[in-house]
Amino acid sequence: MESPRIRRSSELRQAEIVQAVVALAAESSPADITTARIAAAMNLTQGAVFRHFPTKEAIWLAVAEWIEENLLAAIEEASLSSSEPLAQLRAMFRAHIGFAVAHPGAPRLIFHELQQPGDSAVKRRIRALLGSYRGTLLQVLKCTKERGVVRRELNVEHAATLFIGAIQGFVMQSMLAGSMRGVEGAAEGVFDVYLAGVVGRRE
Amino acid sequence: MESPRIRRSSELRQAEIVQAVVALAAESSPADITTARIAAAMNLTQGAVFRHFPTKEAIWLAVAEWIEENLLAAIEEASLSSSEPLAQLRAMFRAHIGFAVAHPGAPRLIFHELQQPGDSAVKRRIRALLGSYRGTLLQVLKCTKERGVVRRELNVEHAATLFIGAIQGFVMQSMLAGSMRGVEGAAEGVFDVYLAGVVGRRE
DNA sequence: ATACTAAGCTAGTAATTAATTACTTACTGG
DNA sequence: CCAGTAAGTAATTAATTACTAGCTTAGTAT
Repeated sequence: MESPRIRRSSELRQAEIVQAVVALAAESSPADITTARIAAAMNLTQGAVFRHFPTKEAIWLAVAEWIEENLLAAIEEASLSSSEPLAQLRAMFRAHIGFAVAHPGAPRLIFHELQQPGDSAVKRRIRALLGSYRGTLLQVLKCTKERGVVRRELNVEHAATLFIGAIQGFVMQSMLAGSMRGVEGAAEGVFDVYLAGVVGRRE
Repeated sequence: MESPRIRRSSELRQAEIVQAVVALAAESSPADITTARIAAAMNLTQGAVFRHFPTKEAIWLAVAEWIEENLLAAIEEASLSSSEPLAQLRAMFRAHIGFAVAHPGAPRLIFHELQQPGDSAVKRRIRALLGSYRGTLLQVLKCTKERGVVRRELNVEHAATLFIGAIQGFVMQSMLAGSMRGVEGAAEGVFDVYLAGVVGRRE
């Protein structure tokens, strides 16, 4: 009945720890993810966690990097899926919602870190991630204006804020409902309302 | 130099505690608002806090009730400010942003509670508050459809989600910027983008 | 005045948490 | 084969936390 006490390389364990944190965040507040809970989720003792990360802060940083890499990659890929900017926007929206559904802990971790006061390394990383995200978004939005597929007077900054807010709204809904179930379906409908505001004319 | 050690009624202290929590949440994560910090903010000892609330949970509940009363009252008032539903919508948006600017801790507290797993009394209260909010919103949105001031095919549920998301987006922005400064200005612009999506035609 | 009550203080408690220590054990290269 | 290293354990530590007990004191009604 005893687990055979597997030994793994630090590199592997680091990745496992990051995954464990993301998984734990899906079901509980990041604030009460303790090193003991992380260890338990990996079938390890609490002390062993510190063989692979010097501090808990270092764990959060690694998690932030993981989110950055994976979310931005998904968004980037989506933005390249078409040459038509409105299709790009929809693909990015879908990709982001998809990521949040696959990893419900991710948006919580981001929010939790931003809430922290001061200027930790983790917070700076999150800020960079969101800045990069917004940059991509603005690029696509500007492209829609240049091509004249949206109304001329559209403020792309505000349009970007509303885009991100729309996704934030889903995260909120899912926390209300207790799960991400059904969210993906509604996403298309909400995006349609958003798009109507951006395009600004009836077809 | 010593403070004259004021004595106040429990009723007053309860209100003070709630205000202290809301104020503290404006600058730090609700997760690390301790009873000691609350007491310090009131010029009281930590133990004295428990003369006025039996548990910390009771404090959170009182805070939730305070938010419920004040936010809903502001929204309600805004929704009655006009007979024109689109003007009502804008007033509600303004009122909500105004509330968030005046009490930046409030949205954090709501989010923090929703993140908690399980079904505490506080969480149920927050859910009720958001349900009521959404109810008012849907009522106004339906009214716009009946009067034909928005496009016929608009899905009011999705429009409500996007409305709430737009505000969520601002909370996010303000946490990124570190303050609510400048948010109120951008709010009008974002609402315009939103409104274009709801109305669905150029005037 | 005196006695009662409500609010405050000091000084604890038990539980929890990140981090450390001393020791053990599984791999791995020469 | 065996010596060194990397990964694991178990137990402990210092700090923090919600909460409590026992005593003090301000305000008030009789």
